[in-house]
Amino acid sequence: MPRYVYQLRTGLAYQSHRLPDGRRAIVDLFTPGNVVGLETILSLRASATVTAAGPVKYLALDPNSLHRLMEDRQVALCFTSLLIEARRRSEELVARIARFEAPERVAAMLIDLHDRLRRRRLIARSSYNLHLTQQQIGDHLGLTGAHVNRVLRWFSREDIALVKGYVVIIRDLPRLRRLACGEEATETRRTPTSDRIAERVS
Amino acid sequence: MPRYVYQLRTGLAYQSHRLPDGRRAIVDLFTPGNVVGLETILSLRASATVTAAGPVKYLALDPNSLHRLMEDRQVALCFTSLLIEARRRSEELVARIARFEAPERVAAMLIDLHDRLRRRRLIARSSYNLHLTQQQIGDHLGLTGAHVNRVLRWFSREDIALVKGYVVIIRDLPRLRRLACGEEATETRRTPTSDRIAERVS
DNA sequence: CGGTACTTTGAGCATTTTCAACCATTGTGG
DNA sequence: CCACAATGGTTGAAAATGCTCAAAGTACCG
Repeated sequence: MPRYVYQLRTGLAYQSHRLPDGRRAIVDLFTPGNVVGLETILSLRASATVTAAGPVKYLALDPNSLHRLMEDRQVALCFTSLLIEARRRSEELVARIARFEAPERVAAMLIDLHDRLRRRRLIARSSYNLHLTQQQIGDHLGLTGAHVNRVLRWFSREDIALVKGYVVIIRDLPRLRRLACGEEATETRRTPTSDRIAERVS
Repeated sequence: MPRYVYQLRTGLAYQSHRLPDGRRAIVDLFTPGNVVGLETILSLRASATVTAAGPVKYLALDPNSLHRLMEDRQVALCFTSLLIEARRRSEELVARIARFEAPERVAAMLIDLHDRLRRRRLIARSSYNLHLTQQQIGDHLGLTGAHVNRVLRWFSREDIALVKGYVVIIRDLPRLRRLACGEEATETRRTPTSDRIAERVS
C-alpha cells in the first residue's frame, strides 16, 4: 500500500522500532530538509514508525505526484542522494552506539544536530531547539533515560553544554566536538594501552 | 574521485569505520548479491573502508560502465532498491545494538545472515560459512571479542548454535530466532515488570 | 619447529542499568 | 485560586552486564 512521502520543513521528527516487550529504538532523527518515507518510492511498505517530536511543519507528496516527479531524471537523482545521505546517517549512528561511551554518544548527537541545523542556517549562537525527552534521547543512543540525565548533568557541571527544557546551549563547542569524535577522555577513561596502539599502527 | 562499484558474488565482506584511538565499528556486512560502494553513483567519496572477510569473488563496475548502465531506468530503479535495502539493514542494526542484550545481538546476526544466505539458496541444513573472527563479530555488534566468545560458548552449551572455525551450525533454529527477536529471556533476564507491560498496552 | 593469529578462560572492575523515591512544571477541573 | 494528575527531570543505592587485562591453549603455516 503506497503511502505519502514527507519533507520536514520545521521541527524535529524521528523514526522508531518497537520490540515485542516494549523496548524502543529511535533509529533516525529528521531535521528540516530531510525526507521521510523514501522507501515508498518503490512501493515498499514502511517497517518503522515516524513520529513528530514537538510541533512540525512538513510538505506532503502523494504517491501520484511523486511518481510524476520521479520521471524527471534530476529529481530522481536528488532522491537517490537523499537516500545515500540517510544511509550515511544510519552508519554513523551504528558506529556511535557500537563503540562510543555514553558521554561521547550524547556529544556526538548534539554536535550532529548542531551541524545539520547550522548548514541550513537554522541556528544562532550555538543554541537550538531539541524537542526530545531524556528517555527519547536514551532510546536513540542505546542508553536509559536516567543515564542520559547523568551525562547531561555532567556536561552542565563541566560547562560543556546545557540541555534544559528542550533547548540546547553549547558552551564549549571545541570540547564537545572532541568528545563527539572520541578524541577526548571521558570522566574515567584510561590512556590507550600499548597493544591498542600496536593495533593502530598495524 | 569516482571509484569502482562492486557486486559481491561469493564470500563475505564488511564495511568499517575506525576511530582515532583504534576502536573499530563494522557497520555493514555484505553477502553475495549485495553491492558495495553505491554512494559512488553520485560521485561521492566513500567515508568508510570495505574489507573482504576471507576469500571472495566479485564483479567490478568501473565508473564509466556504471554511468552508462544508469541511463537505463530499470537499472537505476534497481540500484535505488539496493540502496533502500542497505538502509534498512543499517536501521535494523541500530535497533539491534541499541536495545538488544549481547546474546540477542549475536542471535540476531546469525539469523540475519542465515536468512539472507538462504534466500539466495546458499545454505544447506542450517549451516553456513562465516569468515569473521570473534573480535570482528564484536566490532560489528558493539561487544568485545572476549564477550562474544562467552556468548558463543553459552550457545554451544545450550545447544542453540555452534560457531567454530568460521563455520556456523544452527542447532535450534526456533529458539535462536526467538532470541533474535528479543522474545526469549536470556541467561539472566528478569520477567517484564508490571509497568513495562503497562507501557506496552498504552 | 617457531611464529602468528585466534580462541578460551578467570579475576577484578567499570560503566550502565534497575528500581525507587522525590522534585518541578504544567495543565485541568472544581 | 487550589487541589490534582500527568509528565518529565533528578538522584541514590544496589545489581548486573559487559569490559579489561592477563595467561594459557589451539591451530595453522612457512
